[in-house]
Amino acid sequence: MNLFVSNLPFRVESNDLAELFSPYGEVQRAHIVKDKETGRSKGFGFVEMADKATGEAAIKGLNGQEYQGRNLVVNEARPREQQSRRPR
DNA sequence: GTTGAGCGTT
Repeated sequence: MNLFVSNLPFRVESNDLAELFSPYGEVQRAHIVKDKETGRSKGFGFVEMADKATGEAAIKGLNGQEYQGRNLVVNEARPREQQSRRPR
């Protein structure tokens, strides 16, 4: 399950997200979006959980919770335009 | 030595 994490402190990294979401479920991928010019953290990222249950658990567990002095915002990420095509 | 609404690349 793709999770959109926002309102993150600029000091947070992808591994920090993994550490945060790990206890709530298996973190398949943690990715922080950084500036392409300076390389600084944009303050938001994405966390891919193993299942929908773990994703919801992480949302309920981390969304609205304070981390590094900032309130975390965790929601389901929107599907990208060029994501793998899924059969119907 | 900076800042603060948002949806991303292997």
